Amino acid sequence: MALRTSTETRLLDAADELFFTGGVAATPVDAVLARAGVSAATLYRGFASKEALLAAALERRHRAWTRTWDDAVAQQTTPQARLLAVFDALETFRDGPLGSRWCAFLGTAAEHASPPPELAAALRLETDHLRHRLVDLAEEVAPGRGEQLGEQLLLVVTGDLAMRLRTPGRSTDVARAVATTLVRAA
Amino acid sequence: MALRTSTETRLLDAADELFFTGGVAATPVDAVLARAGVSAATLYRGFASKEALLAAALERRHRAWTRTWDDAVAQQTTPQARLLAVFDALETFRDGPLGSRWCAFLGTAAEHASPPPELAAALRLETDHLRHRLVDLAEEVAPGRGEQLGEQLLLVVTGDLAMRLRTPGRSTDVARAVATTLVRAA
DNA sequence: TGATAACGAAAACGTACGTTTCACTTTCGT
DNA sequence: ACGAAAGTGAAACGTACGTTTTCGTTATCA
Repeated sequence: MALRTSTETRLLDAADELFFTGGVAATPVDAVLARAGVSAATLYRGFASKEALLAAALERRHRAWTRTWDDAVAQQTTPQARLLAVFDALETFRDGPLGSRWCAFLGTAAEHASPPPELAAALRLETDHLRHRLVDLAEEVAPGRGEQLGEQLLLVVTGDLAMRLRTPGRSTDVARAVATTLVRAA
Repeated sequence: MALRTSTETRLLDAADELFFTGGVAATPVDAVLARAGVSAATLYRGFASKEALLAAALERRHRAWTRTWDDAVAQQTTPQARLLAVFDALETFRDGPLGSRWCAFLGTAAEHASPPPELAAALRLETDHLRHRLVDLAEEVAPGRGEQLGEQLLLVVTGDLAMRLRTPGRSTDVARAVATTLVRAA
């Protein structure tokens, strides 16, 4: 009744890559199966549906992103550098094994006008996590203005992600410059 | 071989509303037909395919947005106000008859990993138009730095649009504040 | 090694969707 | 008023997709 860790990993790898570069609706389950080298029977023994597989891929992504971000923050010493480390993490994550076309969570939100509760929860979790951590880091930079500065940086980060739809392959330089100006002004 | 203007309008209205709030792939052609009060035979006499209907809806949207933006700019007198008028236009457009969930062009880009040429052209046109106009307006504010400031504002505008996926129903206040800081720093 | 659980291959099912066709009716210009 | 153009309604087609089922095969571990 359970999946072997290797097959589960292969399934999540395939789902992640295909869903978040080609779009969920545009990716047939068969494509995921072919890429994972797994039979349909096995997939549906481990996951209730395509949507459940998507939710699992999102959760794994959330954990991986959190780790990447934590590491990037930990490498910095000053409050400013720790705040701006989001952009380091953004690039590291983009070039890593889970680097997708833009943002898996925004992409999922874009595909579902009113997402099923399982997905809605994952999306809310990701946004809240992003916002909460940015506000905390911003509070260290500009005490009393953390809320405001953090919300601004959330917009910048989101903007950088969405800009990948306009000009693929871009760097985070513009976002970094904007963030630096905002930090300096606060 | 041609469509009456009233039926074409009804089709484009329905397509616009349903495609850009529910997603293109998630919206069956039948839903568009039902909303428009038009038969399938009529739709396919006027448009080659669902995708062609989407392209037509995007083109009409581009024209409407351009008009809205032009009007908002024309209402301002100082270079700074004319540059920041994008956000007035963003709100006006959002509350207007073509106000969608976030951005029709980004949404279409998100749904197609490698869009058919007809769509790719529309998306490139929209981005280029946005960038080019922002750079021009920014050049009036900060001569010699228009390219840089315009690109930054493009990120802010895109971020504001994408943030609608995270927290629906938000205002442009944060984006406006970020933009103001950027203008002041330039 | 042998029992148990996981997996593969392939077929089948039901359904939803984009698109076409056909026979008939309405609208519009002259 | 009349003929052409445009629209309707419903049915049908082909296909693609998510999911289930069956059965024979392989891996895992006590």
